[in-house]
Amino acid sequence: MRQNPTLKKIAEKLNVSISTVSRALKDHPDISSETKKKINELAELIEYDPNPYAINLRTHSSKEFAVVVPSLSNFFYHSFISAIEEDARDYGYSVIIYRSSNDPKIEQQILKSCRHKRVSGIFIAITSETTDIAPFLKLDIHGIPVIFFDKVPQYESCNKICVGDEHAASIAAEEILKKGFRNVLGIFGDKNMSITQARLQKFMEVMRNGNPEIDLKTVHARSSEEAEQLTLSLIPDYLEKKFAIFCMSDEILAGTMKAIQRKRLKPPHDLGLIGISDGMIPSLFYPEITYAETSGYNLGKLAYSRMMRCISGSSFAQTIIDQSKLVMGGSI
Amino acid sequence: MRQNPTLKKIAEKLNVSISTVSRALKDHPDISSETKKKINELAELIEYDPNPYAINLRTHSSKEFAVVVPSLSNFFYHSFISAIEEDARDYGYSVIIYRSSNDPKIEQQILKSCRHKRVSGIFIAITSETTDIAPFLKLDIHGIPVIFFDKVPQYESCNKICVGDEHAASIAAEEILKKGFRNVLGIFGDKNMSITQARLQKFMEVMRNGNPEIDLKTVHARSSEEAEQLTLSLIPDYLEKKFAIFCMSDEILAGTMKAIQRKRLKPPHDLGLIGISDGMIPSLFYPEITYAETSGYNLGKLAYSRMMRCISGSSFAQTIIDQSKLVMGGSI
DNA sequence: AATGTTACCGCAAACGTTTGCGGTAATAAT
DNA sequence: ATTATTACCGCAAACGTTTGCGGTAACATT
Repeated sequence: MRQNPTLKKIAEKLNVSISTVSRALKDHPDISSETKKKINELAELIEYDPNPYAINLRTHSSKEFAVVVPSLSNFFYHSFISAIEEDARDYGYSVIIYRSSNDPKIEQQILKSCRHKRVSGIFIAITSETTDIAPFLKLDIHGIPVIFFDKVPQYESCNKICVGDEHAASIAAEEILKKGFRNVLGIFGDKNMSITQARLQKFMEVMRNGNPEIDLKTVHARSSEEAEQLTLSLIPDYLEKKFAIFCMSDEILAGTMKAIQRKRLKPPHDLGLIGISDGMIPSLFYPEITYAETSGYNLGKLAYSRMMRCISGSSFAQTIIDQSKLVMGGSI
Repeated sequence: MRQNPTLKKIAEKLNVSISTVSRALKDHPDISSETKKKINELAELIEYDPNPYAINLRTHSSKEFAVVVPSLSNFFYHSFISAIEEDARDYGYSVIIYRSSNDPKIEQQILKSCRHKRVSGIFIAITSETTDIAPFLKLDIHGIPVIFFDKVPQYESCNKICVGDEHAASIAAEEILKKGFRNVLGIFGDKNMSITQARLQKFMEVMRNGNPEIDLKTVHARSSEEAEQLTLSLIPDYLEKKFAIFCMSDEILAGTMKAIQRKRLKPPHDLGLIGISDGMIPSLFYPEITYAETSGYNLGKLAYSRMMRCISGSSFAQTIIDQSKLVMGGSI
């Protein structure tokens, strides 16, 4: 277990001062090109790498971003993180990923750790139980920008990047109308989630406006299993009127699909099916499920550029909405 | 953007020395309980939190583990990470997650970053193209233990924690035999992957020994789509003999299931289906798919205890295999 | 009264950087 | 020949901790 090379070691070997080595390594104009050459060569040779702890202690900049998500087993977050990482790499930042397990306590711990580590910025999808956003604002005071994404707080003046819930719900609804369904079941998530309210409200609005005579029923499920049960009990025995189901999320869709398979029904013939998704789950079935896309990747790109703006100082709180688009499967 | 509280600030306010504050905060016996009380109260009040960079600079210990995986959109890795995090939290370690995107270049960068940050240890599932393991051994020299899991190198003398590929393949094969299938299709992954070889070899061995007259066919697919195509073309038109399909992985299973849905076949009646999986994908279908479980969670627990052993110094390279168990769905 | 113990506490160096400032020698301008 | 300019380079402080060592006062022991 040998020691890591330091500026000091290089300085001693070359009979120059530590400051000279430090400056040479970052191409400071005060140092002659001759000296620079010597120093760089030796540094290369002994594989010198600056100690990030010392740098941070001195400069208070960590050059790393934190991404905090409730869960990792989620294609949406995964593609969000990919997008962030792509951009961060280009700017010389690294990104560390935290997982809150949807537990506000753990979330707080993570936040604390981010503060201690003086991360350069935080991207966070808050837990569904997060109510107190004071700690987040506090981070901003400490000079650490916070970008909320996907799951964002109600609070107005903070940076939020969200999927276009209303838009996604409306294009799904429009597709249902376009295909001429008269009997529609909408399955939504937990009533208390803001995402549910947004999607539900818009979905109903578009439906009602599009066709006042439609037979529309909406229900709420808090889990995949509940969605399965609801679907099972709410699919009419005789599908005389053209019947369609809208699933607000992947979780709901998974449950509903299980029920559909159980009843041995085949979209799009027996019934129409459409959801809102990032695309992973819909692609597992045949025919693939048609869905309004919520792209984690897009969101990531948007979030990153927002972050850069914050870091450069020229920022005011802003909410950005990513519009979604219809991805055609064969389920409706 | 106000400054963070430091030992110095506390010391000044209380007219004691920095060393006294430092010691008081860690309950050093040299400090009177009276002084300790004062200091702790003030520290609490102004929310003092030690600067991890300063600590690391001084002590060279980071109290954090790195977990490096090729991908995050993977239930298996997700549960592995959960297990590590659970244990790490108890021991006062935090864990940071890195994603190599299955790119050896990025993997190298991550390794480098881990070295710079002097992480306390690394858990890594290497990329499928990683050939040079010298950098890993070098980390060990630097005093950073490396535990390989899931995707591990061939090299003998390192710490490896793997799923029991042979065992999983054999219990799946036994289940097929037990249910009396005479016509079996085994779909495996890329021929070059060691995991494929292990599972294939054992699967065939058990099959042949169990029933020499069985009609067994094995194929290889490098993607989900390929698995779908293969399944489509290899399912007999007339399923007179009892027919079963074995899918080596989730990826394969996803493709195969699409083909099965496409052909409107229903397990377990039309054909038997069994896989090796962590359990996420199998639960999406009805009936749920029966599978030999490879538990990321178990692996994580094993890996962590191995890590602790390494850190305490009492370690020699060792390979640990986690045996799998059959999880009953209704597909066979 | 001199010495030994004990209980507290502070000094100062060290970890590896960065950076403002000042210094020296060589060269250019007066 | 003096002064200004330039090109290089080093000193030293600072970032926030930890920790060995030494010091002082109070008390207990001879």
